[in-house]
Amino acid sequence: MRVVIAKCSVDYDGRLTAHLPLATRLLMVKADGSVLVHSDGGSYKPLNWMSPPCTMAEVAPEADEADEGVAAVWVVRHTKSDDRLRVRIHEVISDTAHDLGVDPGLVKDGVEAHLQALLAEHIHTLGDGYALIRREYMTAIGPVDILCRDQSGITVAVEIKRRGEIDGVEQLTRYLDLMNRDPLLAPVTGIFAAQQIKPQARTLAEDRGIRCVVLDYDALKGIDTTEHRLF
Amino acid sequence: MRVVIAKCSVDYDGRLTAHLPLATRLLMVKADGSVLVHSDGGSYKPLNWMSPPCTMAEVAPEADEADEGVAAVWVVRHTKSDDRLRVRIHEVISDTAHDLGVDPGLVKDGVEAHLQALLAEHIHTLGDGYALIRREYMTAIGPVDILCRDQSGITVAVEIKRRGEIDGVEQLTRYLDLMNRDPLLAPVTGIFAAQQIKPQARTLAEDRGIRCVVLDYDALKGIDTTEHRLF
DNA sequence: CTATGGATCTCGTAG
DNA sequence: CTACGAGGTCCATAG
Repeated sequence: MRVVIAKCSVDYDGRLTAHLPLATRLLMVKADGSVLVHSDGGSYKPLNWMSPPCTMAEVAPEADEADEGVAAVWVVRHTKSDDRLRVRIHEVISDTAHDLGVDPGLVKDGVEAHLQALLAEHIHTLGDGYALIRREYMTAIGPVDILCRDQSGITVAVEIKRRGEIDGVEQLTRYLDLMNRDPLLAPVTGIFAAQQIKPQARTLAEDRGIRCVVLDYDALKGIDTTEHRLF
Repeated sequence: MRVVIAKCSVDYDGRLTAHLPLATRLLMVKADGSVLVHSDGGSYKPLNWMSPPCTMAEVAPEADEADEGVAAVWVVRHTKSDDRLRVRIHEVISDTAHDLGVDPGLVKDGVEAHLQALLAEHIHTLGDGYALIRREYMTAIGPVDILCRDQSGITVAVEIKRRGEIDGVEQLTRYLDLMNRDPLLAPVTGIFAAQQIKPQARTLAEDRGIRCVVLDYDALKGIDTTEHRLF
């Protein structure tokens, strides 16, 4: 990976046309030829970039560019589309390169989908006698995470979040309103299940008759591990 | 901006839990405290990151971390949520900082919205006698870019793209199907307008009776400039 | 291979 | 401020 700190202007032409006026920025050239132009703020999104597969060539500036003080020009072209990036470098402040090797990559864990799968598999976590009807139960306004029955046979809609906040309660409320208008389903009660439940969300949920359940992710995973060990 | 090349492992805990095994990576610390962890490939998205507003603190490793060869630990915490990032640095290969100043920011040009405004202003580009009804004409399935009438008074729905591809034709087709079911609007014809129209898109459009118009962005802008000069 | 939906989405704009 | 839609979306998975 090559990292250059330089005073530069950048022009992109592809899906849209965009221009970055002259300023000092960080330019990152990755092993696959992709280029990122970062400023000293904002989010993780670069000001401008070229995604792989693409090729990067350092060329001499045109006459008019040289007149304006351009020392070097990077021409980056996408291999498939005709997107192109032109980086006009006026002054190089730093230019270094390092061999990083191939990255082993990110390991994700504990996403909502995983929580949902674990809870569906161990639905008794919600209480004795609970029985799964199905995951991702479709309604007109979207899928309910889990639909199940409690010990008395009442239908229960479960909304799962890693972090239980107000918008999750609102979402579940909309599902419950809709489902309770369906005579084939009604009455339907709700459970708001999350690893953490914010006090405001808990208050709102309980005020609406929605039960709150705090999920212990490690415990759910532990049950899983134990069961797998039995085989 | 601080740029560090280091052998490190990273753990994120927030909306999800994620882990990056030990490897050499680029760490970028921006002026607002935000941190980006980049590998030497992939897209512009970092492997892991913390968005502003957040704070970054360099602390001594725990005893068990020190035993595993951790030289320093970065603790990055989001100011509003309790998202946190822990970067365990085993070996620093490079550590530099540069003052980039405030970036003047990206200037976008030629986006679909601008094309739409220009074409609406110069609707006669589509042919003599064309008259604008309105931009962003709302339908149940979304807004039609431009609705106008041709010289014979027939309603025309115009879909605008910078690059005309098949999905744009499909989009316009859906609008036309819907609008032609409305007796107050029908009959409605379609125009697919773009700076470039891919052969497949043109074939599909014309097969469906949709007229294709290639827009000359610079010419439309030129008309604009000329008119402004008149005042 | 393409199609589809989620995202630690980000980013703008309208209300 | 929040809500909503678009993105040079990116990204994984399913088919």
